[in-house]
Amino acid sequence: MSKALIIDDEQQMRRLLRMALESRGYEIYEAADGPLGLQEAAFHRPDVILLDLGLPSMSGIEVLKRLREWSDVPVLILSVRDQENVKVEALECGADDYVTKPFGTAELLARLTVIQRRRFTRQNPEIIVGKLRLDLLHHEASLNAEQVKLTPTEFALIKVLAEHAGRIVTQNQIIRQVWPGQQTDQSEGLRVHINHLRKKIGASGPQIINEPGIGYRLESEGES
Amino acid sequence: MSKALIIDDEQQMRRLLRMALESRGYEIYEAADGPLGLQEAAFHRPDVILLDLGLPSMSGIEVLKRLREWSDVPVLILSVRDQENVKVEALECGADDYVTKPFGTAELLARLTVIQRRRFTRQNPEIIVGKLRLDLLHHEASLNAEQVKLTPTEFALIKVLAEHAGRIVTQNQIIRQVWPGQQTDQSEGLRVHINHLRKKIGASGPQIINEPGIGYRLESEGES
DNA sequence: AGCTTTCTTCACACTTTCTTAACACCCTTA
DNA sequence: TAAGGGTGTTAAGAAAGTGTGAAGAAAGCT
Repeated sequence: MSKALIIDDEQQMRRLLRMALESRGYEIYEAADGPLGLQEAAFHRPDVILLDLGLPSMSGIEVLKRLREWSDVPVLILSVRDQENVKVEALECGADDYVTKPFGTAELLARLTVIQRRRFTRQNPEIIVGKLRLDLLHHEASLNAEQVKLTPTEFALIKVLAEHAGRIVTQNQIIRQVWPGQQTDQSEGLRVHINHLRKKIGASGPQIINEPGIGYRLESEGES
Repeated sequence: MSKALIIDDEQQMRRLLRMALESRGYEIYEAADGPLGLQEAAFHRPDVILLDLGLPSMSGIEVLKRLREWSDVPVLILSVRDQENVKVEALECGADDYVTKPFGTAELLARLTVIQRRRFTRQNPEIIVGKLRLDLLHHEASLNAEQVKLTPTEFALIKVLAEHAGRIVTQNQIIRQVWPGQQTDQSEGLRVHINHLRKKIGASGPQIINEPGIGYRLESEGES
């Protein structure tokens, strides 16, 4: 049985969520604010967290950041706002998905299933982008079935790019994932590691393309 | 059935509006001055408000400011010609659009539809305007499913316009959002970036329409 | 400790983007 | 017709961002 933690200050919303989730067999924990939510998360180790962005005392984003310092539990954001910026920020901070209030129960449950499965399939230990293959289990990379030796940082970096192959990943997203918990400006070093990766991958593998002022994109199979 | 509140001191104008809107199935409420208008708005909770700027006793701007302290209801401004400054002020105080007296019924109804159109809840942080699609998470723009390369400033600019698609955004609003924390006059550069965007979006996407003296409007789907 | 590997920092050349300026082109008004 | 405000367009210098090599610092290994 999956355990779900609901962090929302509105009791009405918590009750609604509880009923919807219990009918699916979830075991429910509740918290009415951010600090309590973190405490509950640490204690009960839920399999999924539903987090409201509009919390008192501590913003939902802040809760998410703190949580991500020690946990990879799937997080579904509950947002009332139509403000895209907040949603983007939440996703960049490691949220898995979000629903906008008001939402339908069916949709909510569907999204929960998706993000939990995504976490599960992430245990699938490899990512393949064209001729490049990343073995996440052994931290090994290979190009045309030939092994390429990558340092830990380089591997973390190419992993972020490969997970979003074909799409732009912003510098902030990269830095947050490769250097978690750092607040010093790491964009200097990022350039260097990109440089190293390009040399090691060379022309035969997927190219790392820079999008000036935004971030980088790993060319996926079939692009020119 | 949508409820509309008309705030105008001329009885003739109220009657004209009432007839035009009732033929579209609106339920109409009327108020002859500002204080009455606010009272009616609070009581009936209309879905849209038509507000005349030239009111006795309390200026339309004042009514709008008071209203915005507690309500996000869409407001369409009714103004006479040559009140450019007042129009700009109204838009920056939270009005959604305006029509200039005398106006055609068709135009009035079209604008009402636009400002009332509720942005359906999106589950991806993206904005879609006709054939143009903005992916806010990845900072990617696409036109007819084909990617368009935009610079950071261009992306920020089209984002502001797209968030208010079909409505007018004043130059000040644009500049404040695209160049936050700037106090130098950026309106020179704005024209240049608008120009670049028009070239990149071309004729196949939504047009960026200039409203002289006011600002810009991104043509939304269905407009000519 | 000594050695190797890896990471970070710095400097500088290079590319892309932004800003500024100049001028042409409306449209409106006198 | 001319004048003026606001806008569209283009080009060039300024600013910001990026690629690259190397050297010192930090971390890991024997």
